[in-house]
Amino acid sequence: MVNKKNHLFYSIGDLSKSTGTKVVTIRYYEKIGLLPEPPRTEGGYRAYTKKHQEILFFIIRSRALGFSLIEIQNLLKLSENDILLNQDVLTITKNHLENIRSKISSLQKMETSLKNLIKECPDGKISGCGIIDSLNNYSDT
Amino acid sequence: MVNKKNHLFYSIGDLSKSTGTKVVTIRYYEKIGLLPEPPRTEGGYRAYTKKHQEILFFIIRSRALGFSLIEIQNLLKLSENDILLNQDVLTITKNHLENIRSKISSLQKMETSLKNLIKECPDGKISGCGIIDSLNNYSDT
DNA sequence: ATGCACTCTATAGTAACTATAGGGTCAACA
DNA sequence: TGTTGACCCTATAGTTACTATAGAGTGCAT
Ligand SMILES: [Zn+2]
Ligand SMILES: [Zn+2]
Ligand SMILES: [Zn+2]
Ligand SMILES: [Zn+2]
Repeated sequence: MVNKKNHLFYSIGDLSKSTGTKVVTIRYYEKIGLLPEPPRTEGGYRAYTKKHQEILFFIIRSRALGFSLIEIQNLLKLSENDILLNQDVLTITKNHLENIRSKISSLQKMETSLKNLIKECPDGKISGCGIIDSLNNYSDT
Repeated sequence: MVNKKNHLFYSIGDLSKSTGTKVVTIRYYEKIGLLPEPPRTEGGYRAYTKKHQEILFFIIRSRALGFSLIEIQNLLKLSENDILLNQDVLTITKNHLENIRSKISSLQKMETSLKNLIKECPDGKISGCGIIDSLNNYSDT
């Protein structure tokens, strides 16, 4: 994609392919203000630059670490005024790590309970199901 | 709460208090067909029975194990025709356990990455932040 | 000139709730 | 008997991070 000034641009489809992000998702990121609005071609098509691609990669890497879109927005802002705000990046990251850890711990409790539940429902059992009994809190297993 | 036939009923507020479920959530469960519609008083108030309370407890226990509302709906159906469908309860539970396990494993990967990232951003660091650098994929740390 | 891939906007749906507005009900108390 | 206050009602919109769809326009190649 090339515009009238002979500069190189990416169409939304190009950006989608080069980053592995769906076209609709890219538009969604723009809509919520995460990805800056690109210039448009005469026909109204989005014309992205290398900078947009970099921001999108930043978003993708952050998502892979489980950051929410709001957290990512803050990280992006902080990454622009890089001095003085360093500490806030650390705070966001530490808080986020704590969230992840508490999710892990609650999922691990579920895992343990489910494992025990499954033991009480061996294959081929015909009458009263131990799983259902447990969910009903009938303690006659 | 007592109705005209002198039977004991629970108001939605009673049910809420006795189960720890918010009033709006109880109405929501009814709306999506998870909790059966209760009879109403003359004034149009919901009048719940012991049976409703039991179903709500079933839902609460299932939620604590991470089951989705759709899974719970299936478990509730299966718990009614208890014969022959036992196997399906087991399948639902096993599949659910696998989901939980894959969530745990992806969260653990995030945890590890975040821990490493935090190491590269010691408190008080002034210039370029290691976390932001990593998200930008600048491998000059 | 016509086809085809691509793009555009706007709207609604997903999961499991929560929040709000604008109103009715009911028991008790003066 | 009137009124207060706690409770209840419905309907609608908001939350998160997308995905899906409809209906229409763009741009390149044959
Ligand atoms: Zn977070
Ligand atoms: Zn069983
Ligand atoms: Zn599940
Ligand atoms: Zn840092």
